Amino acid sequence: MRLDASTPLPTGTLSRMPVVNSESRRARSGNRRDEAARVAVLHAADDLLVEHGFGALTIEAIARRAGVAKQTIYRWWPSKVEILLDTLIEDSDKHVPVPTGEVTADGVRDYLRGFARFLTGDPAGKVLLTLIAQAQHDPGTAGSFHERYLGPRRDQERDLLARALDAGVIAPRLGLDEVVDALVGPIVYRALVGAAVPDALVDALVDDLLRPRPES
Amino acid sequence: MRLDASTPLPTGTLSRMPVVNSESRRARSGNRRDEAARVAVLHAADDLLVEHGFGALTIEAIARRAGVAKQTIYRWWPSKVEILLDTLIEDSDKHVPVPTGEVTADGVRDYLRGFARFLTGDPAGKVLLTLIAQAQHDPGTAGSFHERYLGPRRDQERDLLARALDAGVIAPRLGLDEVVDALVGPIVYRALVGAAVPDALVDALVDDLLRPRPES
Amino acid sequence: MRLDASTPLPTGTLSRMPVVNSESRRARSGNRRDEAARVAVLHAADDLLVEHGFGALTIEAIARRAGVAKQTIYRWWPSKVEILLDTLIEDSDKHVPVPTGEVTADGVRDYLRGFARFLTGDPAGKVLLTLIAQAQHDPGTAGSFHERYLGPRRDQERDLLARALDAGVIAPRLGLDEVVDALVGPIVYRALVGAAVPDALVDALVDDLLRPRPES
Amino acid sequence: MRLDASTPLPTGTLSRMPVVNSESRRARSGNRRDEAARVAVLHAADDLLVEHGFGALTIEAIARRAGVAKQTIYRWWPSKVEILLDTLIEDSDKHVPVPTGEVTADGVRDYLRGFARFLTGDPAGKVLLTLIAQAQHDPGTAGSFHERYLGPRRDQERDLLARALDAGVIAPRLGLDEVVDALVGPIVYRALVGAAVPDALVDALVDDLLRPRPES
DNA sequence: GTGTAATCGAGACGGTACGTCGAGTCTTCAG
DNA sequence: CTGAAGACTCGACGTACCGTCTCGATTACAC
Repeated sequence: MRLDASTPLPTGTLSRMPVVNSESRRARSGNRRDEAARVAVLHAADDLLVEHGFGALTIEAIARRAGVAKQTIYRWWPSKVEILLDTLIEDSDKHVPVPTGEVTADGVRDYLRGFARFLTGDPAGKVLLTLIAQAQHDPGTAGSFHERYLGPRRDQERDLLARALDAGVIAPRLGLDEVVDALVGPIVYRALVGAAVPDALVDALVDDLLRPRPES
Repeated sequence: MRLDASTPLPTGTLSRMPVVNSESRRARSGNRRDEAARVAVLHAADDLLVEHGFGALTIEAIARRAGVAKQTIYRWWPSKVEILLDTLIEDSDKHVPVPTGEVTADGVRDYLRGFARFLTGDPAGKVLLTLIAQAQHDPGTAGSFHERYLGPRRDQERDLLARALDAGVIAPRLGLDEVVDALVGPIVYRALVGAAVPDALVDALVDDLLRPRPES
Repeated sequence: MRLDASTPLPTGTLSRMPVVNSESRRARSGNRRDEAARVAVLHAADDLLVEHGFGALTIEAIARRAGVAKQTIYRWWPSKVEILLDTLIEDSDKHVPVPTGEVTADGVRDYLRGFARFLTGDPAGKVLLTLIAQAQHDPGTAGSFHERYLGPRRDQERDLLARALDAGVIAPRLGLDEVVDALVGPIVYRALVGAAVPDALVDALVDDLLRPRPES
Repeated sequence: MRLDASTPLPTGTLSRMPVVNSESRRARSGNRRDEAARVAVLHAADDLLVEHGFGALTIEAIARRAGVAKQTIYRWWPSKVEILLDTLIEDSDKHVPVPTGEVTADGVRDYLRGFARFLTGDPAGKVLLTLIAQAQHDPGTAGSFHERYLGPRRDQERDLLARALDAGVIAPRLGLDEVVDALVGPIVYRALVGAAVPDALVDALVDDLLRPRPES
């Protein structure tokens, strides 16, 4: 859930930085975007959400905690939701990457176990739940959440299952999209209602939905 | 989603009204709770949510729309979430009651189809999604939402499946709780991300998770 | 420059108070205007202007100092200028009332002396200078300043001179309006440029402009 | 009120320009002060003041309108008031110079008539009124306004009257300073309160205050 | 009957956060 | 060394709701 100042700028397109004087970090502000401010905002938002909940996640509180002016936030992010999206994208890619390349039955199962742990144990998982929630309240949030996170990730997950199917390591009786929902849905749902998602549950789902039947 | 003034008062304990003056609505205020005000508040909350989203659902807007003083709302409901809970409980019991008594395989399937339609098509379903969302933001909401809605309903659903199992009309390979999540989870999840939940999807889930295997 | 809580409400028309429980002052707020808040705002504005100048006279600072919410100020005053106008009107009527009734040559002279002292010595005089200044910057200010203060006062001054003329105690060679400007103008002008306005100067003006010529 | 690029630089000390490239205005910027930028700023300030009032006279608006960077303004002027002072000094010397040399009674009267017209009719007169106003709000403004404009001009006016007195063309009964205030004060005062200053009023003041009495 | 008590609409109050604007400082880059 | 560009911190703007309060009117029940 931590972001360091050396990660590239995820917001907007002007992502390249003039390498940022390796030492120093004393050349603050000027004509280019201040990377330190950007990271401070992401951290502050994260921390506030985890420590005090979404209700305490106001632009003013973020600015206060990040030691940054409100205007700096408004300049780069259209809403606090986009701040959370920025952190979520970095964190989920880092903590639960969708496996690429060769895939086994265990690979699928382990990914889902990891995803369940991310959702219920990792502070960054709380960001995902929060965004799902906020998407219910605000169509704008729903839009960019789908476009920037949910769509791409679902594509990767679908692709993972497609490769597993091709490799013959799974044998679902439902279509690919249905299988994605049948696996991810229960995990997310339990996380949303505050229930645990033990490995055994994930394993049972995987077993029931993906395992080739021994018959014939 | 409509509540009429003849429904009993779900909040507080003094629920019965003295028959409400047949001819009028001109004898305002007095010593007893004003049923018309109660209903007006529930309607106003509903309407605002459906028409303008959760962001527009403020106590002041509800009071304005209901033609009621803010204090009247604060007197009877601890938060706007409780208002939504009141409407949700009435509506979901009315629109998608969990079947009781004798249960068949089709009965289970039809209930889930109805629940999916409620979530994605009925305005009252939006209230449920909204409450799931708000429960992520606020522990208080989470508490009463579980206590007053989610817990009881899950118990009923679990009971439904237990009776179906006893009757031998379903043959799940997962435990009862897992089956509830495996069925309800995908439906809720798709509704949350704005996707449709066609009957075919519900049927496929039911078929894959509950149907006795023909093997041997 | 001090206003006590027993003065009537000058803003708006709803001026009558239910006598305000003589003792107590513990019945704060309700559904009538809070007199204590009104007075606190006037005092705070006054004090800030005198102590730190017009630049420090922000709505937020007034609210802070008065221990009042910003909204309370915006509810009752359209701008901070109107707050100053309220204090000015009360103070100038109290500190330099235009004499009424019988008038003598000395009466005119003393009024002008008092007015000069008010402008240059009294903190409330600074309010007047500030309003003249702000009227240059903002047409709205100019409007209400003329309507609520300058017009009425000029009428009174003109009337004073008219009565003096009728009584034969002055003999100006200019018209009444010209005389008002010729007397008041220099006083205000010197106050504006930060110069003193000694009695001798006032006397000289009065003598030169109003005294009957000894010549036959 | 217009300043052309050939006028000398009044601000700072490096006033001479390297003749300003005869053929162009295409060799922008370099290591000498850019005269075009200076003039553009003065014009922009003037125009904004006249067109939209003092409230619209912000550094950012001036920079925007002048097509100049904020820093360029901050580099050369300590405040926006000094920009106005620069334009005022040039304009008032050009539009209402205090007469020098031989002086007649008519010369004094005509000067005051011109001054009155400048204050009430000329856009540049608005700059003077604005500065008088702003001097009430800010001691810094008051300081440089007196030093750079008010003091010198009053000296010239006093000197004018002194020469007229020596020449025997006026016969005031008040001291020189009092006469200056008695003449200028009413004019400025009426301009400040938005009243007209007709020639007849000026003439009456001159007549009453300066004309030798026919007595005996 | 006549208090007494609880209701209701209305709306003022002290607060907090909103999203915007301008101030004045600083840094980069091009001439 | 200049000027244009523009990011930065800071603080005020005027608005919207929050949750609490006090009012005056209304109505039912207990005495």
